[in-house]
Amino acid sequence: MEVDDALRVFADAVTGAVAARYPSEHGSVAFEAPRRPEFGDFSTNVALTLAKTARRAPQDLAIDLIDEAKQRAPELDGLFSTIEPVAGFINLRLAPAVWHRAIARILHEGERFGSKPSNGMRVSLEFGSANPTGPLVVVQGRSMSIGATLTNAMRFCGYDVFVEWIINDAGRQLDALGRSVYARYRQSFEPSYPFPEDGYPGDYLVPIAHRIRERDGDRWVGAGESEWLPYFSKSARDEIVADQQRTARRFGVEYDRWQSESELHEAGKVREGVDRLRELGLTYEQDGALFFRATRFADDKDRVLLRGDGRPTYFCMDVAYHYQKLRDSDRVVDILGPDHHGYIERLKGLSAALGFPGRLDVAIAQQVTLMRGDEQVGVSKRAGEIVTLDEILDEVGVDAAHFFFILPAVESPLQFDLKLAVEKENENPVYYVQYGHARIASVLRRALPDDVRAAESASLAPLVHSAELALARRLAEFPSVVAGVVEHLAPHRLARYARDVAADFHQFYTECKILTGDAETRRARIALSLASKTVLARALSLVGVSAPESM
RNA sequence: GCGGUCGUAGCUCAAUUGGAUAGAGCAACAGGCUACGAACUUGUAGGCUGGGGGUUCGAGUCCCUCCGACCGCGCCA
Repeated sequence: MEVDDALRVFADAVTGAVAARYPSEHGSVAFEAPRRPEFGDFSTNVALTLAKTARRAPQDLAIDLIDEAKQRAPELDGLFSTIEPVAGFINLRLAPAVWHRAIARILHEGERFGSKPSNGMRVSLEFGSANPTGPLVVVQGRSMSIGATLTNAMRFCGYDVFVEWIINDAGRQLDALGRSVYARYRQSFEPSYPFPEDGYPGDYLVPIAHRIRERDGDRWVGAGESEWLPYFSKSARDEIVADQQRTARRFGVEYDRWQSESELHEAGKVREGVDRLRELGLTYEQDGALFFRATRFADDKDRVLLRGDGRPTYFCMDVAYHYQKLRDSDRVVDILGPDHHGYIERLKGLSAALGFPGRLDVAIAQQVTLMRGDEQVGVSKRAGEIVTLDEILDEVGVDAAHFFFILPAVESPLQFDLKLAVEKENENPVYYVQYGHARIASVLRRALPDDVRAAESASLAPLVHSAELALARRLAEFPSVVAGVVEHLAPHRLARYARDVAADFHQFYTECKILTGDAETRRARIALSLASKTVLARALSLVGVSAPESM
């Protein structure tokens, strides 16, 4: 009997008991895993929620419900080692055999454990997106870790996920970029050539300018701005985007599409969005501009779509882009940077306006403060002190970066200590988890091959130690953890879960000798170790961290 | 000024979406290897969950109100 089945037997019995005694109530039985182990594996608060309308003390009600449920389903005694009423809660502890069954299932399903077949739901996910005016920085790193983990978790759960990066290459910032590169180009001939005030001062533009000089020599020196600007803008944009793509790939994050904003304009997509809002009667003209009635959807002011001269605004582009995504998907998720708080309601309002209320979720990847020990680094963008994501990856590696980015909840600000992330000796959480995996691998290498083979189908009855059962329970929890990650857009739970699995294994390892003399016990413990390795490796892979065989 | 996110142990963060005595890691202190990896583990100490009020069987979580941090508030992108 599986864990879920055992719980369902209990839930059905209680539901039946409630229906018999209080016909007007429907008594939904929800389970949760109590924080304190002495409260059992699962508990339910039916008696508490029912107490008021039933006019009974919760504790008395709980006692009655248990009695009645046991009469209705006598098999409960075999499935649960304890069912007890405590302070109105009903606390349940599953019989070891049920946990053994869960381990057997993990061994049988292997890497598929916890995954679900395709559910036909399409999800559009956008994250990481940056202006094509410079190298990726730490915030995009966090956004990419979050997005990639959500993508992995959703695909694991059977969703058809389409991942997009939007390149903000329309508008005047690209002109500023072109002028900046041109200035660098001219400075290679005459160092005193002035740099534009609104330019991008970073050194990273210098090599781009030099490559143009190598290609074209001085042919742009005497040219007018209208001649060189498009060329310099596009050259820089292309090189920077290629660079961003290289960084993303290095970070292990794959995109299905890099969507250029200017291409959306050229393809006429922007018009489609505006036309749709017009059809819906949600626009009006004023001062020659076209407005969207955003105030009808909880925004604090109406928003301009088309300027007086007919040029679309940035928001207009978002209308078009989201209209397309909302039509094509069952769920749309945007992960935006910390400077977009004010955008959440506007986009959700837009989603509702277009006829898809509730289909769009917007998550804000909160701010990252880079630290090196007690010292804050990379604070001043103006002084050219930016720390790029590539530099971070150079310093701490891909695994540590992913793990640190993913560890706090999405909406929680993060202090990222670069020094801590490379510590190999003590307090680094990345190594703690990876060490757990390496340790399992090491034990399995030392085990006799015959034992490992036999473990796959061995009897698990010898697993009765509390550390063994706690580990088994943790492993069995994996599918619901992944499901929760997807439902609540909470990728950090996966990283924390991996840490918990490692901790439970370490404790099991400390308290139970795996390669022990008794063959039955030895094989059962090897089986538990194999299951642990499978689940830990899978959890790590979903957050983009490697699971080393040795360290 | 308006709006958003946040405020939890000395530090970094959790808390299964309203559940039980608010939990981990690090730092501090005291233990554990003649056993499969001590990059591990056991224990102690550490809290008025920013302050105050409210809702109810029950609040870190929901409502109101102050305080504080960050971020938005353009016919920029």
